[in-house]
Amino acid sequence: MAQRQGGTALTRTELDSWRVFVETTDELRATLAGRLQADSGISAGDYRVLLELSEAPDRRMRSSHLADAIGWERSRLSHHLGRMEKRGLIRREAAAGDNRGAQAVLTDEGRTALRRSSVPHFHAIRELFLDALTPAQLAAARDVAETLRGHLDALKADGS
Amino acid sequence: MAQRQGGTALTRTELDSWRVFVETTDELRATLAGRLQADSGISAGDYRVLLELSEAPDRRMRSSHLADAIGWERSRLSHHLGRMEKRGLIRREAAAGDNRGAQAVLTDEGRTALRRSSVPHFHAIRELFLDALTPAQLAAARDVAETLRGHLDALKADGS
DNA sequence: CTACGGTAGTTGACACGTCATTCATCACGG
DNA sequence: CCGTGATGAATGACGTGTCAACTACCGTAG
Repeated sequence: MAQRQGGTALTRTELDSWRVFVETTDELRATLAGRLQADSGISAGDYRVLLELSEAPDRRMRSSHLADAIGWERSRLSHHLGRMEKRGLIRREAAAGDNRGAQAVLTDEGRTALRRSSVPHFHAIRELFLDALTPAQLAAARDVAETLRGHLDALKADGS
Repeated sequence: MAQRQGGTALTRTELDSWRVFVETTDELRATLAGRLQADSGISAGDYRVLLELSEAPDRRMRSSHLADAIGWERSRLSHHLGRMEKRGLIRREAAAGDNRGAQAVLTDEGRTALRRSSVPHFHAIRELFLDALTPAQLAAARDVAETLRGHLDALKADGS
């Protein structure tokens, strides 16, 4: 258990802001994932992988490259690809030139699943997220997210 | 697979805003959970349950009431309480007056774990979230979250 | 060629979440 | 009192995520 030193205590407002932010974004994520699953029978992770592969040249990608692209650990991706392969959404092929490598290849079935899921998924994004916010709020949400991403990336770069 | 009807297609800006928002908030959530686990050996779920119980009268709560309070399905809570009980963080007792009921009771060990985790957890919230944002951004984030929560709650109320 | 550190990927163990099912108990009409 | 439907909670199956270990291969120094 690593130890970290604390600074100033959190104010009530800070704590409340944090709580509503994290709980609501989490609920939004879970709701969207549930919709995707119910509408199209694929998980949020499946969707992420299918989308990335569908945009890759020749609809295939080196496993570690794919992991980087979607920000997953290799192990997580490996487990997920295993499950997706079992369902026929992707298949694995050896990488040319490097016998360690594996490629994930989008199958026709995978393409179909992605295409089938897109419209309901976009609709859910609109209904659950976009429709809720004014244009100003949407811009603010984006600004907050981009700021947070920069902050997290900077911390991660420092920490390693 | 339920069918939903789509409306207007998403613009590039809408899609980008959505993506950075959901991916960043998800990463924030995962990072915070990892910190909590590394710093204090408890998960985000553990923390949520411990916190709620610690604030309850007599540090005990009816299982279904606890589930409502933290917005979890009863099944999820049941599984989680099982794991927490195995580790001695809580124990279960029969509810007085309703023999179907179960109460979750915070153990001394659970109180200790919660107290031990609070300072590093608050510190992580400050470091990963509060420090990243200007006061205006923090207010905007809260406003967005509260708006989204209201929207999600309204949809959920409609849908049932 | 061999040794060796680094890289790519997989695997196993375990915690977590969801869904469907099951079980005991409660409330209430008869 | 009995039957019946609703409620509180637990459970099993399965997909998901993380961590640590492991295998296989690469490149290079000697």
